[in-house]
Amino acid sequence: MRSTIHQKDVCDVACIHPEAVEQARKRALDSLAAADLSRIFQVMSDPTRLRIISILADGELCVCAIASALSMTVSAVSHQLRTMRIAQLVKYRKEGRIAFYSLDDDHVLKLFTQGLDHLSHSQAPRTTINKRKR
Amino acid sequence: MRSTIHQKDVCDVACIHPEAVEQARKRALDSLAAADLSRIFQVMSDPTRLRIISILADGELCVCAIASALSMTVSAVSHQLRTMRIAQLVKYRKEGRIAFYSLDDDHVLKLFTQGLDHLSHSQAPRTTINKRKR
DNA sequence: TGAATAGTTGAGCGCATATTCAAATAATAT
DNA sequence: ATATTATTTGAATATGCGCTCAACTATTCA
Repeated sequence: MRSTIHQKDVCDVACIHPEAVEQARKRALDSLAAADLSRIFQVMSDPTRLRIISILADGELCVCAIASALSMTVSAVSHQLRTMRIAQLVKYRKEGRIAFYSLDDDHVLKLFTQGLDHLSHSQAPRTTINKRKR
Repeated sequence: MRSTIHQKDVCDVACIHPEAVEQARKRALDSLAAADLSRIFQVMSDPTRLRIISILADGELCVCAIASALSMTVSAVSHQLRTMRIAQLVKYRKEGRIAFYSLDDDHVLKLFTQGLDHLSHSQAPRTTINKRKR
């Protein structure tokens, strides 16, 4: 119906500040990179996963130990470890029927600590985006 | 029914490695801190918000210009800016009916660039957690 | 005053996903 | 072989949330 991508709401004629729009378009992260980057933060955006990271920071642990330390079901933890495994946040080695998980990457720890740093400095409101609580 | 917090699935007697569990419990991020920290990463976990950050990195822009540069509706962008405002990622000043938004915090940019850094080094699979696409 | 413009906001849709529950798998012990 | 133990997995449930649409506010212009 329309030759361009835009809905009626979008001022694609670059409303008030055409030059600024042009500049902004150039330096904007493209959708692909933005999606990739968002995925990194996404994995870090869950309290359980963050707690798992904090626990694994000092070395490997079996699933049961993680679950126990967090007072969560083994199943819930295993699900999370799976996501973290796919995201290459953790790796594991098997010893008999026991799986020992550890952090795969130190980049993750850097992001983690930088996040904590941010937390201690700025005090953002706690009401922003409410995480799921059961 | 039970005196402790656990479901049947949780081995609260600290199954195989009791000492490790004890240690882990001590160094684990508490739920509150984890929730706070997760909120920070949460705000950074959306492609649109990341693109807005990348656009505002060089200076303030009005809502319409942001929307135009991203080829998105003003409404969608405004909703996101609201979230970012509440999370203290951006601030704005009004000039007549025009609202100029800018980054509120350089911590954010640090996290942003660190994330990009992570992206360039490790190559995580793109199939992990799929963000909403319309 | 009335029309146009910049932006905000609330409801609603649809999808993503954290946890639970139950069942399955695999290794070990009896 | 059977039972137990450590972990995984799939379905179901519930909640979170990004975007759209429509309505609204506020400012400027005629």
